[in-house]
Amino acid sequence: MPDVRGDLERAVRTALDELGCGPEVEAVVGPSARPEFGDWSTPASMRAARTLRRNPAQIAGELRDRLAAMDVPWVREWTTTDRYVNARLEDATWVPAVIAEALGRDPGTPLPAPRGHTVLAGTTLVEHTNINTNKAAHIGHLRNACLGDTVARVLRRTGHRVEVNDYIDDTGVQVADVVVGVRELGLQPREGEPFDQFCSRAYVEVSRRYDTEPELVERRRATLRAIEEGDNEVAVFAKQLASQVVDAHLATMARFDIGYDLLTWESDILELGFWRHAFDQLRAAGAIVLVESGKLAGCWVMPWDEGGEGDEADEERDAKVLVKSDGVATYTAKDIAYQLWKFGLLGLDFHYRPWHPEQPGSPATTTADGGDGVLDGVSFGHAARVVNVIDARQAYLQRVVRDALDRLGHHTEAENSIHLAYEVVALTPAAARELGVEVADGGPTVVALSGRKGIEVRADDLLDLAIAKLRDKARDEHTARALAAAAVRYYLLKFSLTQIIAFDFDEALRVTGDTGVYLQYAHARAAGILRKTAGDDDGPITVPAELLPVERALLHRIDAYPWEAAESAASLAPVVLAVYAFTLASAFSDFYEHTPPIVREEDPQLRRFRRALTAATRATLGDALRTLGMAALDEV
RNA sequence: GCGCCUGUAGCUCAGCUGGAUAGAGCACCGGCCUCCGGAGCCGGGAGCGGGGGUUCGAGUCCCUCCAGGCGUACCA
Repeated sequence: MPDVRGDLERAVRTALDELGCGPEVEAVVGPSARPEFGDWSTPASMRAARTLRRNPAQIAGELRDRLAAMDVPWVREWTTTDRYVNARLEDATWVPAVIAEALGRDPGTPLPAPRGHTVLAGTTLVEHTNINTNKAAHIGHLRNACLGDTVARVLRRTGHRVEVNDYIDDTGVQVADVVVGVRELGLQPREGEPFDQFCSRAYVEVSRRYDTEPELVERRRATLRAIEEGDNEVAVFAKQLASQVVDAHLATMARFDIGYDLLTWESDILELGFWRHAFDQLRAAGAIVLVESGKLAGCWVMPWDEGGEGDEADEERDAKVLVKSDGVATYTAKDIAYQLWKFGLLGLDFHYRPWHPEQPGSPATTTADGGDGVLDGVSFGHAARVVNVIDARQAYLQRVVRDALDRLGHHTEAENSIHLAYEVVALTPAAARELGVEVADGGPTVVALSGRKGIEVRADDLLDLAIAKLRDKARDEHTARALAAAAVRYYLLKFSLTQIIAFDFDEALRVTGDTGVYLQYAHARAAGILRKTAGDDDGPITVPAELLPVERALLHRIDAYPWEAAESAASLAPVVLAVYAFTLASAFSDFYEHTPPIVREEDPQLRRFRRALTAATRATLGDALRTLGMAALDEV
C-alpha cells in the first residue's frame, strides 16, 4: 500500500541524519502550500539550521542533493523554494498506486496505518448515549450518540477492537418523577403518542407541579425509596417503564444507524453489589475516608490531597462525597465501580441475557442481575482503554473516577481512562423562539436546552423535519430517510468537540454547501458516472503526461484518506474525518465541473483514467461516509 | 475565588499539533445550462478579541488583560 508521505518522511529523516541532525530536528513533510512548489514539501532545513548553526538555504540545497541521490519511492524530482525542499512526484507510479489502493480496499480489512500511527493493543470500550430513562432522546443526546458511534466506527476502521456500551441510568430521581406522574397523577399517553414522548411530557408536568404541590415531593421520596429497595410493585413498574423507554431510545438511534454491543443497567450494578465491592477496595487503599464532623459528617468522601497545604475549609469543600450520610451511594460512586468493571479490575461481573432481538437497533445483549435466561460464554469489559463520551460539564466527576483508579494503584488504567468531553448543544435565539421560548432581543447568544422545562428538540422530530424537507427531491422514501439521517448526523459531527453547537433549524436542515446532503450528492454523482460507463474496459490505466490541477488535487485527497482516518482515530475527533469527507467531495465536484463529460470522452486512455479516478473517489468517499455512520447512496 | 472551555469574514465554523499568500459554508452582488444529475461550478468584498514575549517563522506555544460560557451538590 502506498504511504507516500511516510516514505518521504523516512527519506528526509535519513538525509537529516546524514547531515548530523539528531531526533530533535523533526522530519516533517506536508502537502505543498501551492501546486507550483511541488506535491510535498518539508521545512526541515529551517529546523536544522539551529542545530547545525548554518544557513538554512544552504542546508536546503544539501538536503535536496542528498534526497535526489537517494532514489526515494514515488519521487521524480526534488527542488528547493525559499528554504523549503519540495518533492515532485512521478505521476506514472504514485497515481496508479493510489487508485489501486482505493479500489482494492476491503470494508472488512482495516485501513493501513500510515507511518507514525499505531494501533492500540486490546479493546477500547466506548460508553455513549447514556440517556436517563425518563424522556425521549433530544438533540443533545443525539450529539453524544453520534460522536460516540463515530469514534467507535473510526477506531474499528483503523484496526482497533472496540466494545460499545450504553449505560442505562434507571434508578435516579428522574425515573421516580415519571412513576409519580403515572401512578400518582394518573397521566396517560395521548392517542398515538410515542411512549418516550409521553414520558418527556409527564416529566415536565410533574416537575411543574412540585412547585405548587409540596405533598408531591413526599410522594416522589417514597417512590424513590421503593425503587431502591426493590422487590415491590413500584420497583417492578419502574423497571418496566425504563425498559420501554430504552426500547424507544434504541429505535430512535437505529434511525441514525447507531447501535450497541451491550446495555449496562445501573440497577444491575446496584443489585450485584458492584459498589459495595469497589467501596471495600477504596477503603482498604485509604482512598476514601469517613468524615466525622462538619457539614459532611457521616459521609464517605474522596479527599483531594494534592497541594498539601490548604486549610480545613478548603479540604472540606474539595472533598467529593461518594456515600451520603444516609448510606446511599452517589452517581459518581457507581460510576467508579462501573469503570473498574470496564477494565476488568472489579473482581465481579454482570450476568448477561439477550435483549429484544426483534427490536430495531437492539444490541444482542444486556446486563442482568441473574435470574432467567442467563447467557453463558459471553465476555464484556476487560478493556485496555475506556472512552467515556460525556459532556464537558461533567469533567469534574470524570476526574474523580479517574482519580479513584489512580488511588487504587491502577495507574495505567487511570491513564487510559479518557473522558471524551464535548460541549453541549444549545439553541440560537431564533430556534428558541420557534419552540415558543421568549427571548429578548438584546439577550443571550444561546439558550440552554432543558428537559425539565420542556425546552428541547427531540431527535425523532428533527429527523422527521429533515425527511419532510427532502422527500420532494429524493427519488423515494428510503432515500429521503437516508439523506435526512446523513444531514442531521453530519451537522452534529462537523463541529469540534470543544465548540458549543448553537442549534439552528435552518442550518441543520440545509441541503446545500457544507452539508451531509452535499456529500451524498457527490457520491451519487460519482456512482452515476460509473453506471453510465459500465460497459467500459477496466484494463490498466495510463496516467496522462500532464495531470490537470483538479485531477492532481483530487488524487491528493484520495491519497490522504488513511492518514486522515488515522488522525481522526488518534485524536478521537470525528470532526477530522467529517472535514476530510467534505474536502474530498469538493475536490470531486471541482474535477467534475472542470473536465469534459467522461461519458462522451473519445480518447480511450483518458476516458479509462478519469473513470478510474471517479471510481477511486466513489470508493473512498463511500468508505469515509460509512465510517462517519452514513449510508453511501448511489442514487439520490 | 479556583478550575476547564470559547473568542478567526456580516453570520456559522475548519485550520493537518510552529511553516510559504489563513480556508470553507451561509448571506449579499455578478456570471455559467445544445455537456456525465445545477442538491453544482466560477468570480467579488471583508477576518485571527487587545497587549507583551519566545522563535528564522505564531491563528497555533508562554505571560497578561478584556469579553462570554460551563463547572466547583449529601442531583444524576
